[in-house]
Amino acid sequence: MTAKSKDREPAPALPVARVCVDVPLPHLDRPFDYLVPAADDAAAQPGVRVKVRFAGQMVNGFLLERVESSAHARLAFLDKVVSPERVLDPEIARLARAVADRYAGNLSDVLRLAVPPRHARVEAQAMPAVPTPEDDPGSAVPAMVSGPVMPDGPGEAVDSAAADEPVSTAVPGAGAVAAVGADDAVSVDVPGAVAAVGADDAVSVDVPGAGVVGADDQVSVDVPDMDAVPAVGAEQAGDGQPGSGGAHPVDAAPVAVEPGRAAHSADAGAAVSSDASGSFAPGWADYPAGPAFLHALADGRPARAVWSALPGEDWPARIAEAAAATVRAGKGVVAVVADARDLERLDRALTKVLGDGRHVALNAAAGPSERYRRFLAASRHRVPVVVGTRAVMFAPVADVGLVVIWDDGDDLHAEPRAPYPHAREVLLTRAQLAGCAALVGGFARTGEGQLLLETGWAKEIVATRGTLRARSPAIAPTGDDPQLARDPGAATARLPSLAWQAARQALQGGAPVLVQVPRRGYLPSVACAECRTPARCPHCSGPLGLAGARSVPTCHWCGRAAAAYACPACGGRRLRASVTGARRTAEELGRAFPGVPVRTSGRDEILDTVPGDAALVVATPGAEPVAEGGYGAVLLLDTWALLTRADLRAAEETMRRWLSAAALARPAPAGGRVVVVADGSLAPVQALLRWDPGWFAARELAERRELGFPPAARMASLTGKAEAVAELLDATHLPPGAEVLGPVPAPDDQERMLVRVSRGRAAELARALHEAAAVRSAKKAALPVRVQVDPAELL
DNA sequence: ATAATAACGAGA
DNA sequence: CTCGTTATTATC
Repeated sequence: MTAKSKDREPAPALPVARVCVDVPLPHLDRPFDYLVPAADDAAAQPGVRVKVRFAGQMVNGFLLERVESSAHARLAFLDKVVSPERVLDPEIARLARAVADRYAGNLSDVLRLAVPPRHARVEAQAMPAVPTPEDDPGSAVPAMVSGPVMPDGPGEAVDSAAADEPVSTAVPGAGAVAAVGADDAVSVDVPGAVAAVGADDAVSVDVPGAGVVGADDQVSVDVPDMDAVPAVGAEQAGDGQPGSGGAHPVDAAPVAVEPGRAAHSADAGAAVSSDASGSFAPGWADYPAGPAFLHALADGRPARAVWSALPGEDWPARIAEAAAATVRAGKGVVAVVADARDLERLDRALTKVLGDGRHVALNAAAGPSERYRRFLAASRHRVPVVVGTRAVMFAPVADVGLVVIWDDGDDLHAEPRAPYPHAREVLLTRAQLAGCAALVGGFARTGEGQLLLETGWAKEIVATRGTLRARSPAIAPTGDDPQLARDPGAATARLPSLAWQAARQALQGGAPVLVQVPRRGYLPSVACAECRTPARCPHCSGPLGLAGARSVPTCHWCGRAAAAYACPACGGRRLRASVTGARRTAEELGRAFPGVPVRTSGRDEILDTVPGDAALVVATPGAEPVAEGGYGAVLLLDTWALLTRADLRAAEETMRRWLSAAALARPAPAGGRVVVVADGSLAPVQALLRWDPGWFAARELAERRELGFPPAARMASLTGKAEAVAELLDATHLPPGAEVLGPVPAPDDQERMLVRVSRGRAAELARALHEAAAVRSAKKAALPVRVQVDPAELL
């Protein structure tokens, strides 16, 4: 078996394999060449896992491509092909490289995120092990293929080989979106001839607007967040990046979301087809640009949209319809949601719209074998639609036609493992590279979403004011109202009277009431138990907080203890927590509304749905159950705890949580009300009252532009021991105009520095940081420094 | 981790 | 100048 190198013969054709080895060192972040033993010629296809001897030890790796020769003189043989399963799709290999570049990370790190660990038994069970000609990405046209599409279901699905036979003729590559189909040109007739990973130049030629996707051009690959595109009235187009300006898809690609009609000229009778798409997805007709978008998807055109969902919107159904339209065009879909609950809803909606076996849902909850099984179902092109939590952003599908992210403001979309990519950015990069459609949806809109609109990369899908009026609940603010203490019912439940009335009315009408309270321990501050005046520090007027149940109140700002606190308003000496956990709120509310069932949904126990009967539902943000028929009232409590957080995104996050909760209320005509306990003059409150996430996002983005914060600028954070961070910064060729901020103390005796550049310099910065990290890791003394581009936590 | 290679220094 | 030993550096 283990024949000596000398005894082995290299494969006759394309004897060199370029391999990405699984080592996390930045200076080794490039392909290494190995000889393919003749015996492994058939199995050693691009995308397979291999084992190689690297620096004296055996390491895993991915075979990226087969080539004729190597610049390197003496090559070692591949030790073995782990499995002929081609788990790394060429499209994903390109995407992973782009993501690594964007985030100053290693390809191997990204591949660890992109390809789940192998599970040999699953691989063997589910399929013939040897790749057949049908596996050629060029001829696998799964979406429209009739015949059995085998779900690798929970049971021991044994697939017949017949399931793989393509029934229809090869369509991909037709039309503008030829990025993936470009592989056809080098089809697998010649074993090993698939040069897809290196084939960038060939691809970029035919694809309108994809000229920007040149392989080694770092800057252009980073386009999806439009570093090279001028924001409206702001930064100028990519400094010194010839070719990226005019060739940008914004100019070239048909973004078919013109309100009320399909924008593409190829679209004869746009009005008619609009109606047609409206009829297969009537829900989208509530948005003027909706039918055109769906129509574009059904035509396989790369429309890109930022969608502000209407309150009460059945968003899983809308996404399912968009997916179905894309499948109708013979293309694949990748959709990412934040958590398991959202995934379950989307999963159900897709089953309803597409039927069984046309999609897989993937999340971390499934064990490794189930996860790999479903990954294989996608990878083997058994299903055209893959949905899941953030890991599926890298899921392979045949000829991807649409990527979707729902609620992109949710922090769960940020990957916590190096190089910390964000699902939205990954998916947009993917849409860019593949030339496919993209849908960024949510009740709220992020600064990033707004930027996509302002740069023209995507078009807006929003309802008219009229539709909004008909669908929105009645929303009113109420300050911390002085009447409070005099309202006997409210006082016990610390509800302002307006909130109390709204709840009572809804309950009397037999409708459920949602009460949103911040998570426990969020910012436990205290107030006077008598008059509710917030307890403030006698020295600096900062907010007092209670660390433990029976501890001394301590100032959040100056840290001084206030043992002998007396309320300046009423002289009271007793304090109480002014931010209470969901459970305690539930108990208090139960007392205020005797006889009404109270249910809680939070961290430990999350409810998916509640029946449409009178009940109080107390939930923490993100855990709000959907009520059958909608809530009669939604109360947003203790809002200052959200609004006063020091986080850069505090206001945006607050807005997102409010909109998500308020969206679960009935429309005003059906009696739905929302009461937000906050000052009506605050911008997020204003935006909520008018249900105008777009206005708020524009305002937020303008502010960040002014302050030089992301996404208006690009930031990177460097965390580690002071000397290590300094060393890294020293080795970095910072782009012109880069600002270095800090240091800020970080946990474990470390510190953190921030580097800021304009968006036009973002790619340059990432490259510089990666190179500097490579220099450091090459002379291995290096204490670790964590490099994060777009860090989730800023300030 | 380890193998190739550069650098170095002692002795002919 | 050569050989043997040790530091360095690249890792196919």
